[in-house]
Amino acid sequence: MNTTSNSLFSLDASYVKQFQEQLLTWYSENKRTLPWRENQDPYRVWVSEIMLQQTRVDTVIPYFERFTSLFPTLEDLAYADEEKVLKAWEGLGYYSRVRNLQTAVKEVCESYGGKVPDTPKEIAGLKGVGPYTAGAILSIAYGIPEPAVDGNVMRVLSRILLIDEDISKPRTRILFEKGVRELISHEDPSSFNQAMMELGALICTPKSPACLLCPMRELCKGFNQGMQHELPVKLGKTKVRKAKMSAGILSGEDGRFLIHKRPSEGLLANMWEFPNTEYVGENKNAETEALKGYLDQNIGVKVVLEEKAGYIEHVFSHLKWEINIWQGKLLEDIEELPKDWKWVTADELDQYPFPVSHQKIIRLIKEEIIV
DNA sequence: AACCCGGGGGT
DNA sequence: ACCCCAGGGTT
Repeated sequence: MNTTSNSLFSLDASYVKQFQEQLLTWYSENKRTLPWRENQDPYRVWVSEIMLQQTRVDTVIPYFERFTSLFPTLEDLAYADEEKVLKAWEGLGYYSRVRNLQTAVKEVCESYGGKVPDTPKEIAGLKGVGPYTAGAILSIAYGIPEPAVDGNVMRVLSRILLIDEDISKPRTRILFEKGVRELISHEDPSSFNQAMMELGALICTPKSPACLLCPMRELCKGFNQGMQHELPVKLGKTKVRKAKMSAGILSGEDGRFLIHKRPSEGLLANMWEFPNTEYVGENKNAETEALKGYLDQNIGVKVVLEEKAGYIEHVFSHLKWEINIWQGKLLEDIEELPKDWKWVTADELDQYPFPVSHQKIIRLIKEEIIV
């Protein structure tokens, strides 16, 4: 603990200069060609940063191409139909990201004349823009020397500076931001921040870092003390709750299927799904009775579940769905479906945003049932 | 501070 | 099976 030094990590000027030179030289020679690096359009930088939250570069690339082609400018996104926007995000996960993004670009249109703000306070005030994303946009799009500390940066810096604070604690990010403020290049903040992340992605990887290829090796306290494999320190648990679910592929007289739009808050908000409910209990009937009860309660109709159509498992970061899928029919006609319920044909299913778990059910319909 | 929020790929 | 990913919002 450096309580006497006014420099938190005892980083003298020559260390900082070497750090920047080694890092920026390596980056200029090794950076990947990525679609969001084609220019510095703040809107495109913003979209990329939101997509990249908790999501790998290789996954994001095709989504970014398609999304920016559908919504080329900030105004295009601001005035787009939310369902179209969700559809463009389908499969990426964390769907609140794009709902918040659309809220935020509307705010930029209304309050900032359509120009993405360039001050920390204004930009951090936008929905879905936290400390990382604020720093990323300010540095990458506007060249402002703000830290952008993500998981890569914490891993890289924890090794180079030999910091063994628990990176799962929120306050630890603040510590790393102070480190970046001491190290960041004021000549090229954009490249500096991107280089830290690029190094984390390509060299200083979580499991087996390629220290022998690393441009920072001689400056790396972790490597020099043989501690690179012990860092970063990350504590905390992840326990996954299991939920037993029953879902219905329910068809009407005309061969359409019944689907439901999820509530505007919570898990998979505003996404569509096949009617389903969680049940408890082991006996065989619990599975079907729960689904029948759910449908009776929500649309006031009795159904018959004729045949088990399959079983699907879907794992979230915090939850595992074990879904029994039943094929069935309504026992009576229904005058008018409640809001958020619809009859759609098999072809029309493609127009609605479904989470991957329910895309698996669509696959069952198209491959097996063939109505 | 603790919990919620998806999905995929690497090991 | 477990980890982690260019994190943020809510309570």
